[in-house]
Amino acid sequence: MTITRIAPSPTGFLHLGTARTALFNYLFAKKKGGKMYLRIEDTDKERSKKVFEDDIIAGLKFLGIKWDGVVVRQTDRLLIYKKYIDELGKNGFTYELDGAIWLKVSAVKTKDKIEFIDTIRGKICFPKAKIKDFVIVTSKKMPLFLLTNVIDDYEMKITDVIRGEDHISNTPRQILIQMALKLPALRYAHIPLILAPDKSKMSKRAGAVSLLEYRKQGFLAESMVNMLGLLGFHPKEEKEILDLSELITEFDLKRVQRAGAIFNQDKLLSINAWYIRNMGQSELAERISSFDGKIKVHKKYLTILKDRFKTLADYQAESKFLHTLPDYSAELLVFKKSTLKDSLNGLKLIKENLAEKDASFWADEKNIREALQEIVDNNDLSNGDVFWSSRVALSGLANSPQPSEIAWALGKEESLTRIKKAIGKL
RNA sequence: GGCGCCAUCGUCUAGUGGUUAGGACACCAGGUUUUCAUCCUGGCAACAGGGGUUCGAUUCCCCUUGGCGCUACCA
Repeated sequence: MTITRIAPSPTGFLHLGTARTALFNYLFAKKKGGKMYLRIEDTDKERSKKVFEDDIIAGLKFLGIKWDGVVVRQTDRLLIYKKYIDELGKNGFTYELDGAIWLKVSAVKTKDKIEFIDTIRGKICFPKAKIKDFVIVTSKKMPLFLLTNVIDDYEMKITDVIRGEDHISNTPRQILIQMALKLPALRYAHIPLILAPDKSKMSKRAGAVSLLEYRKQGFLAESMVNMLGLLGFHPKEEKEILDLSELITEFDLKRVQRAGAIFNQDKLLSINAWYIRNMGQSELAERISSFDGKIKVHKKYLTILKDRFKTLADYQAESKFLHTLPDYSAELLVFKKSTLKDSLNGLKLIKENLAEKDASFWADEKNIREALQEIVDNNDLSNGDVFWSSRVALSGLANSPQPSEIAWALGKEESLTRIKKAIGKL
């Protein structure tokens, strides 16, 4: 059975690179009907923090990436490592220096070159002579990544190691450890790094790099999964919108890119906007409320506004004019091709016409739109005289949804109040 | 410096020993006869450079250049 793992160190918030590595491990394992484990590599006690571990777990849950079994923590497994460290020492592969235990590279019998097959990149080989002895246990008796990672991958029966390309250079040293311990070789796949716009490693850059930061900004889990899934990977077809299950069926390590990829914020925004536009009304309302509990979502407002959202956070700002009519100048009420007289005339006719309508009329936006159109047709007025002026009267804005939509969302009473106010201004 | 990885529009990418080098985002123009958003149509825009191999290279090989990673008692 295929078994993969995601092995983050809790020394920082879950960032995009780690999230994508987790996603690829998950996609690969699920595609093969296998398992993926979550292993917290917390041997660096100085830098490891519980908040980071919590953030990583929350981030994976947000994305819908489900690991199998319990969360494994390396600091709970120190006894296991000790057994292997002793074995290494007994067989003459290590020596002590300054209180630390070093692996003696020359003691491991190998060819001149250490090589392995990378599923994405093909054969990679390193001259053994260039590999220096390295520390596997610190002077504080804490085993280090190079060692614990290898032991756990063996103990947990990992079959495929899918990790960032920054680990390519670590691989020969890990293979040396495997050989010294007589452990079987693993399959590796090193995926390209996610880069900041200046091509530097993204993690240390300013701005939003933490995955949960994106959630905080109003991005949907499906957008993040979609975006991350298509960064460094592309399905056979030219399809760009894919959910988690589609990604699983499409996923193929052989189709993973080799070059680093810059994370494109604009594309994320556009994907997020797509998911919002194509989401059911009540679903979206729920998402917005759970995004920010303080926001009270009006379904009608959502109906007329959702096409303009890029993130969940946009509801707040976009719906503002519906809650409170903004201040606006009388000039704004007059369309550039219209006149004050015609605009005023239009507004008066609208007021009279709509004031007589009953609740069933107001229940359907189409009725309002048709009523406005009739006013244009029957009174020698232009669209601008009626639609523009009423739109401004209802929204107080230079840009907004159509007047019929706003009126429908606002309801009879508020709409008429706003129209009257506009008439008063002219 | 040493070792390693990488190189198609601005960005994410598809693709092939012979293609008008395709798509998406962004951008620009037009349309949907009120604005904005949505939607539709069109446009701009790429095979890093130099050698080979070949009838023919963006594609295969080498070199150069450039970018990135590792070179920690971090992971």
